Amino acid sequence: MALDLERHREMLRQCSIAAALETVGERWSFLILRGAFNGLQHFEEFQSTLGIARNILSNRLGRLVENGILGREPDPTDRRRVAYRLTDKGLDLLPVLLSLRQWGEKWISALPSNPVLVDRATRRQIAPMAVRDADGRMLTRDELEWLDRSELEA
Amino acid sequence: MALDLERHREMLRQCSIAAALETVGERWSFLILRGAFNGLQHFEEFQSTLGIARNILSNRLGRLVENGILGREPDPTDRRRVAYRLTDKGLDLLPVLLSLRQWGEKWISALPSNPVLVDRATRRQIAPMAVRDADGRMLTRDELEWLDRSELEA
DNA sequence: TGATTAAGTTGCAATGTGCAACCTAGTAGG
DNA sequence: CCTACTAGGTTGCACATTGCAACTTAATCA
Repeated sequence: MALDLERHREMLRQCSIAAALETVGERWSFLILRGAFNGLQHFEEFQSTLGIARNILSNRLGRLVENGILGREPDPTDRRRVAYRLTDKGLDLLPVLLSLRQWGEKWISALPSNPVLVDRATRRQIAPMAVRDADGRMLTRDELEWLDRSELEA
Repeated sequence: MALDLERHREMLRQCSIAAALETVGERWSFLILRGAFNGLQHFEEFQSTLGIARNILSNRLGRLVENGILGREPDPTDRRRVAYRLTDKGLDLLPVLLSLRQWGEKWISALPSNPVLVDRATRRQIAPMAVRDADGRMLTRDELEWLDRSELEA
């Protein structure tokens, strides 16, 4: 039992993917974030647009706040209301969200989703998320290789 | 009940994030994929390196195969063995995996993870996953805007 | 032929999820 | 100022998912 927990924690320390999933990998968490990115802020908004059960929503919002991904700010003009807003840490999940969305669009739904993210200046859609080299050139899969960190160039 | 299911399906059709999560959002699925990207192929390899319960692993591998993310190929030289290998659809999840990993590295574990993905030619690490415009220029958050698809430029 | 290995399956206990009803503080209307 | 309503929860209970350990089955090895 203690062993099992220990093992789990050990993994979390080693693998940032496991660590990330620990905080945003639960069912509904990502969809809540998608909602937040699209402007949802209030409990009832999330509840009605996602159709999620109230107790689960309450639990997930609490965890996202605990983990510093959402901020929880009571509205000073109506003290019943609470605004949940993405923190910098939360906003930084945008590449994950976009990658996942583009993958889903390409391989599953085939229907382009809405709304769409554009460059404010040019009004043109952003590029697909892709692996690039340090100079920003797109890399194909056969140009990539896994390397042990110790063998990295200086 | 039928209503609820219908509503769910409706959402899946509309939102590619929900659709994507339906196939890769279950507990362990992403960690299995991480393993696959790092070269794991066999049941016992996944089981021992991830420490996942055998029945769950069996279930997840099955679902990933069903969804066309992993292929299941019996080894012709040892008919006990089965190789699970990423399909093109699976390999295309690399941006999602890398984004998530980089986010975890930046905001949670703070420890750089291993191994590292490099450009095979230059041996240099790939760039952080970022939102870019159509020409590959990185965009900051305040340069971005959500737009209804109907208002897109031609 | 007997031991070992790869890839599962099964039974059961613990945990997580979903629904509906309820609760509480604050606001709005008369 | 008293009643109704609203925002954001909590609670109780049924059902589904997860996790562990033991077992199975087919193939290979000694």
